[in-house]
Amino acid sequence: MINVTLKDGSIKQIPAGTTVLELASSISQGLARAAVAAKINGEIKDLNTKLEEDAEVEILTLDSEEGLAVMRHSTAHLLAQAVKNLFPGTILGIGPAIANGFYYDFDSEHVFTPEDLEKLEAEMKRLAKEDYKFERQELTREQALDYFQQKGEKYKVELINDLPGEARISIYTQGNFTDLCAGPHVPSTKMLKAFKLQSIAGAYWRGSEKNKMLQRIYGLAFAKKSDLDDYLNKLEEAKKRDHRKLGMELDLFSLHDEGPGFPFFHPKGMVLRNILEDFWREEHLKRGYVEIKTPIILSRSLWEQSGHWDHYKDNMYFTKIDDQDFAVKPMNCPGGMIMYKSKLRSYRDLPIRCGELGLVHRHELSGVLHGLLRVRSFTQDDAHIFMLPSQINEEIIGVIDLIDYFYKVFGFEYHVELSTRPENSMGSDEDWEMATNALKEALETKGLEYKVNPGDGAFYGPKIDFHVKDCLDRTWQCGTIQLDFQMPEKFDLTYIGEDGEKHRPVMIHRVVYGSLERFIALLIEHYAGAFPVWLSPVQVRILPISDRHNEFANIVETVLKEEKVRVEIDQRREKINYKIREAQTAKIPFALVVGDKEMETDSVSVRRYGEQETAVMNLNDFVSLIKTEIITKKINDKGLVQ
RNA sequence: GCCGAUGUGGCUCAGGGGUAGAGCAGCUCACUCGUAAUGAGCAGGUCGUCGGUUCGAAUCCGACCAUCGGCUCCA
Repeated sequence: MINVTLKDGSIKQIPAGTTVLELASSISQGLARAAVAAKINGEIKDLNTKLEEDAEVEILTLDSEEGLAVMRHSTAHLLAQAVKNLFPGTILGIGPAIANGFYYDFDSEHVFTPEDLEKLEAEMKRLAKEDYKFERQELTREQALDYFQQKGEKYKVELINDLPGEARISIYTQGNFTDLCAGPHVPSTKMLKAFKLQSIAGAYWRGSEKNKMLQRIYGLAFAKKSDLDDYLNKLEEAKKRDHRKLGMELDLFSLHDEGPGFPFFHPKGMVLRNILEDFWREEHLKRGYVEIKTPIILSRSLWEQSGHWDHYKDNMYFTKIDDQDFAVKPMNCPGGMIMYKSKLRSYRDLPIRCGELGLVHRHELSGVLHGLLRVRSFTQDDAHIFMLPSQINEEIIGVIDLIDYFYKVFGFEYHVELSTRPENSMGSDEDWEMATNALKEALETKGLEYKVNPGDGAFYGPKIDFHVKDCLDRTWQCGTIQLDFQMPEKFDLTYIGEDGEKHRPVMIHRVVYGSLERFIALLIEHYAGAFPVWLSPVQVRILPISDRHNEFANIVETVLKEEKVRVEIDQRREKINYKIREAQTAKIPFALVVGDKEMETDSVSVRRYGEQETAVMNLNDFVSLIKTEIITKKINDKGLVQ
């Protein structure tokens, strides 16, 4: 007999050799039916795994993310089986579980079409009903190589060759289909019920553009049909808050063929932008920052000195002035270096926190452009902090706190990543290690959880990245803190120390919004276009009921304008219902209806965006209400759900 | 840049080898109206661009451009 510790802490005695499924049955039949896999001492295994010694066992069902992942992975195998049946000769890539579903990469002469997806889905449903068992088999390396070589599965052969020597090689078979796979899998295809093939995309084998591009089929898979439907609905809802759609509807910005990746900001978009800039200046001033502006075009020699010419050329735009080479800046730092060097600096001056709302241009590949989230010209809310080595920790923490403060004001949730030294970077390993450790230390001081992104740093230093989600849960890097020992060296930056000698300062590059464009896109999606009052391009729309109320409406407008409220009047000769509807679809936070009743009492009838009920209040009361919301930057949580 | 899809009036979309259609928006007129669409009329497109096939192309073919979904890359 062996002792099995269950999830709830209880210990069960069972005979050695009992399978996990039998264990589940002994607990309850319901659990046995719902079980998809099990976590044995932290490792996820098949249900028919035999328990030979004492262990901690957790039976996984589709109620857990881990159970879902197993099921999704099994669904990927089901797709591969369907593809093999319908398109014989297809060579298999890989097919993992991902958030909400799975994908599988295929190499096929046949180009998959959306119609094929329907056929494949039907075939998958047919196969699922066949109740094929997922059977695991372990092979030696030679057997595995033989098997897949014979079948012409060259990618699988490559994978096997790359497996470490001691790895156990396993294959899984369901019906007529066998795949190389570490597992685990659900017991049978009949557990695969709620899935849908979603899209076809190209994807490089092993994620390298040097390799062949395979055809990737994406699918969704959930525990039950209603979960799948819920998710599909969520996708539909998400489309409604897409910043590209809302940006046009709300007249914030536009994109045109004449300038791919170069957004046009409309008057209302500019209001939003300017508020973000005002807020930024205010908060930075409080924290001891100064602001500069450096040129957009600078000479080739500067970019050679900074290393951009060697490390960033592919992303830069060039021009000639009087036969000399110049480049349009892709980053603000070299300009900041020149500013620093424009006079002698003392240790007493440090840290210098030097901000710049700098417009940068980067040549991004055409296929990556995406609304305001990925553009070719954008404004970074940059700053370069020049400091003594002893100030590093404190300054990094200062920036972390600043970013956290900003994101909280907007109600953004974020996650943090630490990106380390990339290939093709400058500087010594010691410098990189020092810089990376400094960033880590600051993160740990703050107790922030972070994910490490190996090789994802800038060419001059490691960085802490702050990521925010868009409407489809794709994350976008916004804030970043980069520690740089290289630029000060390259530009021979110095300060005069206490000892009267020259010393090398250390530098931080950092942004809070990241880019105004990206941040605005994320704000639009976050609020679904219904901005909190302080950000709203139009805060109030006055709706006179008929012509005879226009005069009073004008008075209300004047009063609000005096208080710097952004207000407009809808004086068209339309019915009040119509005007209200339009104010709502324009997502204006306050619609003020004024008619006879209001005129007599110097009041306004206040209707908030997204609410049905109205409140008649004295004009002065409304002024103080809206002003409070503006000053406190109140977030209207109604805007977050639609 | 790579793979696939898409491109018809300001927007959403129908149509499809014989020189273009709807709804919304816009404009005009009437209605002066109490919390999500008043009615009538008018106007608006060389069907992404350039080539080719054809008696004839918006429709078929090709190239290019842009957009969308991915991949790679990034704020």
